[in-house]
Amino acid sequence: MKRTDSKIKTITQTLYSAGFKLTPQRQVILKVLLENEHLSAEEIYLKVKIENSSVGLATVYRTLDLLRDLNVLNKMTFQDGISRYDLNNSGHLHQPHYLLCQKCGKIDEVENDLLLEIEKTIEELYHFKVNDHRLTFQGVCRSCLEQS
Amino acid sequence: MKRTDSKIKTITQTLYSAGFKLTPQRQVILKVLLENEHLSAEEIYLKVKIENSSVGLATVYRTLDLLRDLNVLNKMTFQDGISRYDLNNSGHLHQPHYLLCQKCGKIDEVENDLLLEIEKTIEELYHFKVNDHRLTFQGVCRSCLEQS
DNA sequence: CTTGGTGCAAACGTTTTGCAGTATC
DNA sequence: GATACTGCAAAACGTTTGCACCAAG
Repeated sequence: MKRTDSKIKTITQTLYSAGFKLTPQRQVILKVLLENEHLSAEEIYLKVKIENSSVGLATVYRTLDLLRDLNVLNKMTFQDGISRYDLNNSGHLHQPHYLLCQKCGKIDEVENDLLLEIEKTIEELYHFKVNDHRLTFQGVCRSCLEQS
Repeated sequence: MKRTDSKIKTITQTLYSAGFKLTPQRQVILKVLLENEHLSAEEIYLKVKIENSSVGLATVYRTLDLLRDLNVLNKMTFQDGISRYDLNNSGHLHQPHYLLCQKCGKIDEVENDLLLEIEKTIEELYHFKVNDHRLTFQGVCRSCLEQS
């Protein structure tokens, strides 16, 4: 069994156990999400249309919302105001960090858990209970550096 | 001379040296920005209207854009997709980090430069030239913790 | 009188919602 | 046949833009 299949199965179970169905539309959307990272809703919609041209944009949004409610999906909004989506826990042990290239716009992910230390400091110093964090670096990526 | 006055003066000089004017509208917007942190455009607009009811929302946006071009203002977009604005370098030695309370929505700032270490790691490991970073913690703030 | 600046309203791009119709158990 | 679920179109939201008018050197 392929890794993708087992993920689909897990998500299907999550859906059904919450009283929802795995419709053909949701299947295609999940497929696109499994094959890609940090796509925007529009980008997901376009890729979905290639496989099933009758799917509406509203369905994409509703499915993304649903998956987010089920904690299957992560929604992120970067500085451009456009939200991007990723399936949760795609093999990450820790919350990934992001590298946004200011030249080409590419978004890379990085794993690094040095933040745990900082989190502890924050909790002690400010009495703020940390549930989650997000760290983004802006700069210039490797390939853009090499081109200049 | 009040601190606020000297800041206004600096910004005015920046404006004029770039060929722009300090109009009454821009003055009021700057006043609001000086007295508040991380407001949205709409919030700035409402506060501006209290002092000068004829200012338009478009002017607020245009002024914010202008100030950003002049590197006087910082624009940030959090997960809700709404941009928030802050005057730069309001006494911060280092880039501040944010504490977003998931209960009351309050945004607090925190200073901490432990990230420099992580930045160095990123640059070495991924050959990514870091220009800037943003770190946000989501959780529950002190007053919300005490209320429960 | 030329230039930058303004208010207003219309347009924009992303996201949400209302609704009538469809699919599934 | 009740209950999700869907596509479509319209609306909503924050933001930007076009335009005619205004203000200041």
